Amino acid sequence: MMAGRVLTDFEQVLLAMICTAPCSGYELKQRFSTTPMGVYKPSSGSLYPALRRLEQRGLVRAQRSRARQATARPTRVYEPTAMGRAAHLAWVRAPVDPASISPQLGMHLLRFVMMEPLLDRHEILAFLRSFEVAMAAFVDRLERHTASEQLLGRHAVLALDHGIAVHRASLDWARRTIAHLDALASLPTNPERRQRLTADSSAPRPLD
Amino acid sequence: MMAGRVLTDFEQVLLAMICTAPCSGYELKQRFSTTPMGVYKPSSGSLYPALRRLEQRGLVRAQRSRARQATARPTRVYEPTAMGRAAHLAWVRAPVDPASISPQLGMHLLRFVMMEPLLDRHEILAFLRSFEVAMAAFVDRLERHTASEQLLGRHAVLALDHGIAVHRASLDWARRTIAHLDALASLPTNPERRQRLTADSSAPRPLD
DNA sequence: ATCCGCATGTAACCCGTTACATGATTCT
DNA sequence: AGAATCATGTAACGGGTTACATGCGGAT
Repeated sequence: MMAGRVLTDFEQVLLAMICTAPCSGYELKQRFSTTPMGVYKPSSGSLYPALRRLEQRGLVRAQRSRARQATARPTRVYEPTAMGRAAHLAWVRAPVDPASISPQLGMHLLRFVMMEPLLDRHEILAFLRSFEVAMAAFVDRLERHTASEQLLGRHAVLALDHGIAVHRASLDWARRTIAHLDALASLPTNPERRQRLTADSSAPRPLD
Repeated sequence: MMAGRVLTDFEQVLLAMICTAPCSGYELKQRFSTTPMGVYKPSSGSLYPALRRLEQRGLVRAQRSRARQATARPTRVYEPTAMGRAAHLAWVRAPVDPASISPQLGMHLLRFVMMEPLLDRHEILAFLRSFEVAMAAFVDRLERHTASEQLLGRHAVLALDHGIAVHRASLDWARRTIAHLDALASLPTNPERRQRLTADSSAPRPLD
């Protein structure tokens, strides 16, 4: 088992969210809609089939339970299996593939968020360094491209400048963040002030 | 006519490239592969059907001609129809929809490149200003989100910082570019040093 | 003769979107 | 009864990916 094709980005994200906290399809939808970047709202037609695929692969398990609101039909609350957790951990642990740094930037950031409770300081720093290396190489390639005497129109050069500026900002972020996490670790262990996440069902908005 | 569904991003890009210079499917592939961002290489299975769709809609017209290398089967060289040029112009002219600024950033940059030979200074500046406004609003939303007391983990905050840094860089670029184009225009008309693009099929120039 | 490189095309498969359907319960 | 909200699901359709097929000429 687990021999099938690689998981989709979307499936991997769903698995990640389920690993963070067991939840139903409807809850997942709500979380997507309240996300800061909040641009992506999966449709029912993609969400529920994707959950079923994860279930069929044995990565998650569904338990029928009463709906939260006690006013709806029973929900299917998904939780990860051992295999699911393993797949999630492997996903989170993978270093940044240089070829994917730009097109998969969002996924890498999401992995960074998801790895917080799973990996230790050294692994997190290793991830950030692989991110830094890949991004530095990418920026370098872009800069080399402007330097090389290509026949580019004025706007093409400006667009290239945009790419350089944006990816440079990302690279700077990586370096700052590495330094930041290093600094945190070298501090005398001050009392853990990490805010706890409480079950928040205060203002769910209607979906679909 | 032209009453069908909206064109795909991919179809729109193909149309744009054909409007810039008539070419065959194979040439399009090569241009994609030599693009600086060069991350996206369309497969035959997506490219040729897309070209046929454009043809069926009457946006492009194909002419059979001998292959460049004189060693291959005849190529279908596509050129835009009047309707195709109109659709392309409308695509290029559209202001930036604020809702699309982040997810469609690449498309907006591509439009910026493509509009160079088609629009005058005022229209280009208007586009850049709509870009600036949309991006400023987006950055503002992200910053407001960090400010608002959300229950976010440390990594989530850092990832949000990444988004802010990257989109700020994009915003700065827009402002710099507006100033730059303004400066160019206010200069006493110095001899046009714009490099002429000669019909050169040996070294197809990359886009974006 | 065949194999390689140019150039277009096709078929199976998978996934996302859109739009609709269905259950279950409370409110008016 | 009907509307509204929560919650899951399904069907039609379109497009992308992968992998393979086809045509055509020149080189080994």
